[in-house]
Amino acid sequence: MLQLSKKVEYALIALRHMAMNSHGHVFTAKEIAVKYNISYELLAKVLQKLTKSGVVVSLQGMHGGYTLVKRPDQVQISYIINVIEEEKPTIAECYAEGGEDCSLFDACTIRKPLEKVQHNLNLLFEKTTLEQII
Amino acid sequence: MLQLSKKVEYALIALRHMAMNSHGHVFTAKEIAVKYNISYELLAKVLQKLTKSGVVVSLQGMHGGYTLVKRPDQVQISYIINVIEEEKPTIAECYAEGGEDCSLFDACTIRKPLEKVQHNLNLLFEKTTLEQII
DNA sequence: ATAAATACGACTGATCCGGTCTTATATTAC
DNA sequence: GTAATATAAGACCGGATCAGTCGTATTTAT
Ligand code: SF4
Ligand code: SF4
Repeated sequence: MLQLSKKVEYALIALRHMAMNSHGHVFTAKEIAVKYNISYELLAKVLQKLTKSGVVVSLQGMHGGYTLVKRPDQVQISYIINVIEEEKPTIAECYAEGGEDCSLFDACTIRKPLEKVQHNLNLLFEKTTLEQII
Repeated sequence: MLQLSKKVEYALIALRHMAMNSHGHVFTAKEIAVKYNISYELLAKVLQKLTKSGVVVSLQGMHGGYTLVKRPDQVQISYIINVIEEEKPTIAECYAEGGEDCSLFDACTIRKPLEKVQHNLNLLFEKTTLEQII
C-alpha cells in the first residue's frame, strides 16, 4: 500500500550510483546489479526504460553501458516513477490519465476533496530530485 | 502503485457521509452501501475495523448501526489508513514497523535519503483530516 | 419468536509484480 | 571475421495481494 515498486527503487539506486561517481563515466548494468544485489535482468530492463526516456544514454556492445546525462537536480522522482510505471503516481485510479472508469465515479464524494491531497503528493515528488537523495 | 486501497476509500466515503449529517445519528452499513454503490459485506468489514479502533461506535441488533464519535477535525487520514490496512502508509517496506527484512537493506543507499520523503508523506496524511474532505 | 442488524472468519477469482529466460542486435578486441 | 561482451525487447511463471463473496454466530427491538 502506497509503496514504491521495486523497479522504481532499483532505478533510484542505480541513478544515485551514477550521480555519485564522476559524470560521463560508463556503468554496466551488471556491475551495478552485483554491487547492490539486484536482479541483473530486472535492473537491465529498468535502465532500458531510463534510456528511452532520456535520463541516461546507453552504449551498446563491448565496453558499453549507461551514462547519466541529466543533472541530478533536474531529475524529479515523479518523472522516474512516471517513466518506470508508465503512469503518474496517483492516490486513486480516477486521478490517473483517462482513469474515469471507476464504477463509483458519479456517487463518489471524496474525489473532489482528495484532489488536494493528490496535488500535495505531486508537489512532494516533483520537488524531490536525484540531488536530494545523494 | 501508491494508490489507496478500496477499503480505505470506502472508509472515507462512509465517514464523510456520517460527518455530513447530524452527529449522533445512527447509520446502517446497508444504507451507506446502497447509497454509494459499495459492496455491503466489504463496507461492513471496514466499519467493523473503524469500530474496533474507536472512530465510530456500533449498535447491534435491530435499529443498530454506526455512529461517528470523533470530531471530524480529530480524524487523521493517516490514522484511517493505519486502522484499515493494519499498517502505516509507507513508501517502502523498510519504513514499516519491523520492516527490516528487505534483502537489500544493508546495500541500500536510498533508504536514508528517502526518509525525508517518508516524513513529508507522514505530515501530509497527518494534517489531512476528515474535516478537510467534507 | 422473528426480523434486522453487527461480528468474524473462510473462501475465491482476478490481477499485479518481481523475477527469469530466450533471442536478437550492436560493438569492440583479437 | 570470429569470439566476447554488452544492450534491447518480449514472453513466461509462480507467489502475493486484493476486492469481493459467503456462511454462520450473535445481539437486540418489536
Ligand atoms: S472516484 Fe472515488 S472511489 Fe473512484 S477512484 Fe476516485 S476517489 Fe476512489
Ligand atoms: S532498504 Fe532500500 S530497497 Fe529495501 S525497502 Fe528500504 S528503500 Fe527499498
